[in-house]
Amino acid sequence: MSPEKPRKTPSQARSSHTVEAIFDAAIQVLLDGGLERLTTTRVAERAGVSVGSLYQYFQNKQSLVATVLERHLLHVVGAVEKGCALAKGQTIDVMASAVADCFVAAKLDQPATSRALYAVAAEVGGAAVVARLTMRSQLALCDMLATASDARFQNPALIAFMLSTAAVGPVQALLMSDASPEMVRAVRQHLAMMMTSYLNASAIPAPKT
Amino acid sequence: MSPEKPRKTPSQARSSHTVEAIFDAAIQVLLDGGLERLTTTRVAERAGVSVGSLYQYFQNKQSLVATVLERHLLHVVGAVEKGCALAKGQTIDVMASAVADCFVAAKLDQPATSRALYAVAAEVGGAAVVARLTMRSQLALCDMLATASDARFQNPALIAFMLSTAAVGPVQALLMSDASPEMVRAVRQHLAMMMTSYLNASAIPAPKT
DNA sequence: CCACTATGTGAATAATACCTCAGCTTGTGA
DNA sequence: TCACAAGCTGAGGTATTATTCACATAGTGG
Repeated sequence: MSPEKPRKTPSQARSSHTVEAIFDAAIQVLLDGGLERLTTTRVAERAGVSVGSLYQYFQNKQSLVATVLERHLLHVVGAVEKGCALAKGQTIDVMASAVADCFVAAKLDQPATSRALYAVAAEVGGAAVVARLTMRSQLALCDMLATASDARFQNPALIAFMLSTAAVGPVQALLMSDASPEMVRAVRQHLAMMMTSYLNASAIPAPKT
Repeated sequence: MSPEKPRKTPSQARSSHTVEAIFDAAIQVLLDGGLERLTTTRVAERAGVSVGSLYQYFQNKQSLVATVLERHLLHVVGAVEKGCALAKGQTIDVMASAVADCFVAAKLDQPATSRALYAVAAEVGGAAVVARLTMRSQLALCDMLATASDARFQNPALIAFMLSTAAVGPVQALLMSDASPEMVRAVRQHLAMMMTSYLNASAIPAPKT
């Protein structure tokens, strides 16, 4: 389910601050209790506003949660799209590294948010949001792959699917295990290696050398 | 949190049937409402037993859910361990295919269960179970890698981490999108390809040719 | 057939949730 | 300054929930 239109769009500075506080509070509440312990009252309390205020900007609890999730995923997808755009026309080795780097960077950029929203993405309402934005990532990847200077692909859509889905597992595991910076670096490097070798293995030899 | 010891261990055939029915019902309830709509009453109703019976075998709702999750993950980990054992001493190409195949097979073997438990794995209680069993998979992978006939690895633990975590994304995406059999075959093949090329890329040249 | 245990039942309880609404406070434009 | 709009409040209505317990039924060993 897509996040329904907000009940009311803030027009004064005060209310913008309120919704921002609600977003932050939702993340915090998710972090220490998971989705099961997230209640509208708790979020409002943590945000320092009343429940009524919360319901002025979100139709219901699900809408709030879906909106928070969408916000974060837009951040990640944006990073991927940007990275893809920059790597257009480059070699597949460059592309692989670019994708791995910008994905890891975008996720680890807001580690708390990423961790908190993991459970939300799995819920009924969240799955649709994830599906929609994942598709956008794959389109960007597909576009990029088509411009590779040293290879063509028989089934770019499938390759884009593999790249985007294979990246989430390692990164999620990193987030959950509270990994050391060295571990993060190592995984980032190996993810790039994995994508590079995969692209090379699945490329049709070469149109131009 | 690990699934606490059952409040009472069934000793008669009748009660074994009851707990089995409860497990199945929990999956069904999860499938059409997600974790948020899973209530003990609903599970009991669907299982055709009373709530009291449910609480005779599970300390509480969390314990029930964690147990269901653990059951499924044990199935998957078992398949991975079996596949790893069989591929010991083989080439890394064989190993990569074996891992990809047995993982995909184990997950798609019980697609409904896999889909249903996705949300559970993300919850606070589930994460610990996932972490524990994921570790077991990685140990099995590590063991197997050490016996490769045509390669050595500098950091087998990291490689095992990458293999096991990178596999979950594509498979999860398949499950969620209700994919066609052709898509399943294609992903299975590409996952094998990805792992093969990754292993080759990260292997130390070769001890014996 | 009998005592005893295992198993099953479901109404009752106490806690907690989502969400609304009537009224209050703050900002704004003339 | 004043009237109106925007924003905020939080107690409470209505609905669910997890869990218990006093009692009923089914199996079992003797």
